[in-house]
Amino acid sequence: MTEMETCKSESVDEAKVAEVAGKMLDRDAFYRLAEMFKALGDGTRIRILYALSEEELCPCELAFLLDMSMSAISHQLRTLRSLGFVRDRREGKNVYYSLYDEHVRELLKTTVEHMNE
Amino acid sequence: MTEMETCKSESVDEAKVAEVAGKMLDRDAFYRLAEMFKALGDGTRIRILYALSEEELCPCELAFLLDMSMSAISHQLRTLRSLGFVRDRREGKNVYYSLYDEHVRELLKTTVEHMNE
DNA sequence: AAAACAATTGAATACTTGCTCAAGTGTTCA
DNA sequence: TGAACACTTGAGCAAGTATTCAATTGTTTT
Repeated sequence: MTEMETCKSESVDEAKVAEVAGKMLDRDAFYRLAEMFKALGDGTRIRILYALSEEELCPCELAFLLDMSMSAISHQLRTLRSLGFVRDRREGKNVYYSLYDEHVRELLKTTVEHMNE
Repeated sequence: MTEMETCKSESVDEAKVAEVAGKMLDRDAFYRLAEMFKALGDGTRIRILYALSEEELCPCELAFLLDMSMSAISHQLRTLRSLGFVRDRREGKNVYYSLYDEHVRELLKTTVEHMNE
């Protein structure tokens, strides 16, 4: 794709675009931001997070609650942990998961409110 | 998948899980919530929204700004419009896009803040 | 009317991803 | 030690998706 052909047309207000360009975040910041939203953009993961915002739970309890296989739950918990959304703590045979901090709880709460306006 | 086999184990605290179950939203609410986040969980879409939160822009300007083909931009704008994130307005040959309301702007702002803590 | 520009659309493709299945690890308890 | 339970992991598959390409629509201008 050459820039002149597809990305630059006559009616581009260059000054305006330049000003917006100056306010954009760097690519890496957008990447991380998208990763964060991507984690919340799945029905299973968001139900897991919502459940964990109420109570600390282990994979087998989440599997029971959401009527899914423990393997599926475990895969998603791995994703959520690697993104820093949840933490885990072993207690005997069980591993208990909880939200890593209050940010996720707030984000969920805020968005639910926006949804119901 | 039978419930007894995979979803219910000995160490499930049924009372605790029942209480959490009572606080869960209905499936449809979670579905819509995930859809909303999914829209933000893509690098291109989030950069479009971020740019539009600064200034009203047409597809060719967005293509120039993000160094992408106008077709790709247009496809994503279609997605964003169908989800109610942006509105469009035709002015001669150009179609100008802007954020539909302040909610997206707030959501973006809030999340960027959370990210930089 | 025709040419030029802006934008949209549909089909095809390459890529991503959520789940299942089967095999594995870690812990407890008889 | 070995059986049982809780959990994790890797491979593989089916479904979804972001982009490209080619064709088309809508608008302006000559």
